[in-house]
Amino acid sequence: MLNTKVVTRFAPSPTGLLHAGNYRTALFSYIFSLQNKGKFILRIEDTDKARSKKEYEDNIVESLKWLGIKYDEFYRQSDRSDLYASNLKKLIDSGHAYVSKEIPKEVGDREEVIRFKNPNKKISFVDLIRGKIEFDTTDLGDFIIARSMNEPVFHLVVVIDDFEMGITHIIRGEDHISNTPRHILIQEALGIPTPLYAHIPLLLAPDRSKMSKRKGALPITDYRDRGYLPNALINYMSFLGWNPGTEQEVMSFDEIINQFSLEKVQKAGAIFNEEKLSWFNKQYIDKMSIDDFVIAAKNFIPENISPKLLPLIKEKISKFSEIKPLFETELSFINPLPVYSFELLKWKQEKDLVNTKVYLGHIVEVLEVMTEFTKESVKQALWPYAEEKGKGNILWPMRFALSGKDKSPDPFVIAEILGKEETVKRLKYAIQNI
RNA sequence: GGCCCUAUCGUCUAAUGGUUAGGACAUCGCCUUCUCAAGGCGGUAAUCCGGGUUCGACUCCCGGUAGGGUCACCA
Repeated sequence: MLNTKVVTRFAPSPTGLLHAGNYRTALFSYIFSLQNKGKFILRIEDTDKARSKKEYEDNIVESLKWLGIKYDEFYRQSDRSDLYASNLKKLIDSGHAYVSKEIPKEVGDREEVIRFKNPNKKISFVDLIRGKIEFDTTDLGDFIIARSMNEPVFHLVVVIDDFEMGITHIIRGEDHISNTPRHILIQEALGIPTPLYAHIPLLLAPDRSKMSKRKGALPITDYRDRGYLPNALINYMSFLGWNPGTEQEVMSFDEIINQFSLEKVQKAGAIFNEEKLSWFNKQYIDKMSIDDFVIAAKNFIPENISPKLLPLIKEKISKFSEIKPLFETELSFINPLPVYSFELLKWKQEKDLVNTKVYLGHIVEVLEVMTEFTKESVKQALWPYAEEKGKGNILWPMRFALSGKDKSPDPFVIAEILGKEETVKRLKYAIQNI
């Protein structure tokens, strides 16, 4: 057994859009398999025919792809009915399960189901994260393992598949702890080995309850659509419930794989904090080249904008969804000049606009005779004057006249992007109205 | 309610018997700065409670308390 290759799996049911909690679990399994040069399997648990939908399965595949989580094998439980039926028959034949007459309680309930004959014994297993956990299965009763011979339910199929697929480490959410004794009971009845279990803590909603759509949890593809980088999300999710014990937090995926260990996984649940995710995302944006930034953000950057705006955008935002609002605020100078109060052209240390008008006049004189019009050349041409008169006295009114806003990039950058003609025009407009 | 799991700043966490209980996000202040952001520096802020064990407990044990999970013909 010591040389057995590690095999882990992610086994979601396609009954809804999965959130960060689900993918964090998948991520830990994936990291563990990579670290051990093992195999990672995606298994779609669609035994609930009524609730499973292809679109949800598609979303799972799409989400994993976006996150960069690659699986070596793919299975769908609805393709494996024969396997379950034969095992179910085996359990009935050996007396470990039986057909039970029922009184239907809800619409869709059968009059006959297959129940597992509970031996009512104590079960214990060693959880890789929590240590020894004990249960008395008497509390469980004879639980249902199939609605009919062709309709097995979760407890049965999960055990059969994990065995058939050679899963060595079942890394799943804490909400499955109390299912584990049932699974071990079935394994014993089938005469198959018990894999290793690691129950990782849940991701929590801000009120510390289980994450759910109702509690505002977002499908993972929403993070893509809101302009987060998959690497940043992976980095952040890795650090929810785990950390390497050093003070480094921004880590490449390779570093994470290298340093990950189940022993260092937290036992308590963690709240998903989007502010910190946002910070991680900014770290990753800062590290990107402009070219990579443009590629990654191409769906968020308006078409036909000046390439000169790109560095300004990149340094301002922490996620791509912040790009669009930028054009209403800091970058609004690229639009036609808004109506603004000319009183605002006055730097806070000035009494009135008398000096301001003189300053702006001088700026125009200097700029009008320039031939090369770049942010460097404009700055070079005006800087001595700004230092002589006071930088605020010169730069504030110039910047305000060019942008019509109290917040914007510096006036030299704006001048270059606007071009000489428009720059001079806006400055003259201010002068005329003082 | 039964069973199970858990408990360090608001949040994510470090410290596996000896630290002024460390870091990050957030927050507050200062610096830098024409503005905003970024950046730099600094501050506020935590061991759930009560008993043990020990020379010494965040750390080990017991008991409370609190929170969570689970008790489906869902997974």
